[in-house]
Amino acid sequence: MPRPASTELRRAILDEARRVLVERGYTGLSMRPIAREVGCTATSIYLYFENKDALIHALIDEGMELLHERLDTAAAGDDAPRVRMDRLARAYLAFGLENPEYYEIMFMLHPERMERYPADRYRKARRNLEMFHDEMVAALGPGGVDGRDTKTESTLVWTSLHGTVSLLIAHRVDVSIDRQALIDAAVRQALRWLEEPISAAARPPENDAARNGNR
Amino acid sequence: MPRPASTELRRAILDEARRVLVERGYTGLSMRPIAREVGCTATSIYLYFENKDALIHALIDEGMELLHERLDTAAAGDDAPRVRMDRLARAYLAFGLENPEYYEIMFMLHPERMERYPADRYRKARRNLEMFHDEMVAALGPGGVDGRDTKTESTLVWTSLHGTVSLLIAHRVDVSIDRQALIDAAVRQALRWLEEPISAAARPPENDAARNGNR
DNA sequence: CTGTAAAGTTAACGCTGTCAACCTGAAACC
DNA sequence: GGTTTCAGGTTGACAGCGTTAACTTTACAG
Repeated sequence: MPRPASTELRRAILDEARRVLVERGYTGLSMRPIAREVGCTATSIYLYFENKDALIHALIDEGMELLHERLDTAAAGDDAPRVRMDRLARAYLAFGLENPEYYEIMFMLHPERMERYPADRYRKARRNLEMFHDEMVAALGPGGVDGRDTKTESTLVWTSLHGTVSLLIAHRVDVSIDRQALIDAAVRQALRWLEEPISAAARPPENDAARNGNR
Repeated sequence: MPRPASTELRRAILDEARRVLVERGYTGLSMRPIAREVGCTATSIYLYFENKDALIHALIDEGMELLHERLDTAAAGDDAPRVRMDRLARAYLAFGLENPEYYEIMFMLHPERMERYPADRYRKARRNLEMFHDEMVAALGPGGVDGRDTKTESTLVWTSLHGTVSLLIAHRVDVSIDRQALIDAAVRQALRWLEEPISAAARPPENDAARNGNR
């Protein structure tokens, strides 16, 4: 029985893991069935991945790479910055909705599980967020960023898009809501920051109870 | 050895489950330790809850109830609708950030797990979202809702707030971002819909590639 | 032909959610 | 008073989980 080169098996494990992830979701991802399908024992997986988390981290990396490519091509071209920002937002939403299983492990996994996600890997993740920031700065143009906290604002663009994606994925959005209308609205909301800066908006909290939503 | 009345044990299981959830998170929630602490066997839990999911669903109900109380008191009072909307948004954010474990099982749990969440229980969850809608309609005033899709807009307010909460909880937001600044910005974004309706904003997609973020 | 290091396996540990079968104590009925 | 009934609770087991230590097989270098 010929053995596949080590990298081949690693590759096969990763592919099968992704397939299972798509089919059975995160909780259905188990070492033994993966091994069975790939043609090795469960313990062999530990030769290539430190543990189940590491295997998932590898998939997260793949997902981040995929997302990056997608955002990259979406932001390409010399259209007006506003158009590019529109495309960027739509690309992000589309990625999440088309790859829910990737999106889930990338951004929706339980906090305590993700704390183990190695720090150096965050770079890949951060790169994707920086695209929103860069695009925003470009759209605002020179001088347009004066007195604005573009980092916070671009982060908010991201968190808002994430909220829409994640709740749609989790089927938590009422079915009576038109999906495309929500997506369009989310994109439009993302573009609003280009018009009105953060500091100009109303801010009426009059006491501490209001600020913290009391209890 | 005196036995507790059936409801007492049920209550004790629920309390201990909540305690474990806070302390060890979702993945650390296990039947046997709960039973040990409560003073019964693991299988006894199945007398009161169909399975682990049902136990969690009961906790979700508790969380929804808590959130509702909080939103209710936040929206109370005869302040200007805009102020109340501000408080509502802040109350939602505060609830999530102060009760990450509840928030996690309420809104961040894996989709495939949550599909089993009984349909009739969604009412409690939906009630909380309706508060945003009602408050928005009240803030817009009579005639202000003309030509607006307030359901979609209020849903977007919610998804945006959720995005901010969930990513903060999951520690996915860059540490260099000021937490309070992000929260303030999120609230302000939620209030913007009261000023500019959904249809008035820019909408520049010129082809299908832009609309779908191409691939 | 031998030595060695890498690649992979076997067997096991302690854990998990869950189920069928059994027990136990108290109330209900004749 | 004795018997039946039944909810409430336990025992023991099953199949599966992630993971580890110890062992075996394979491939290649000298």
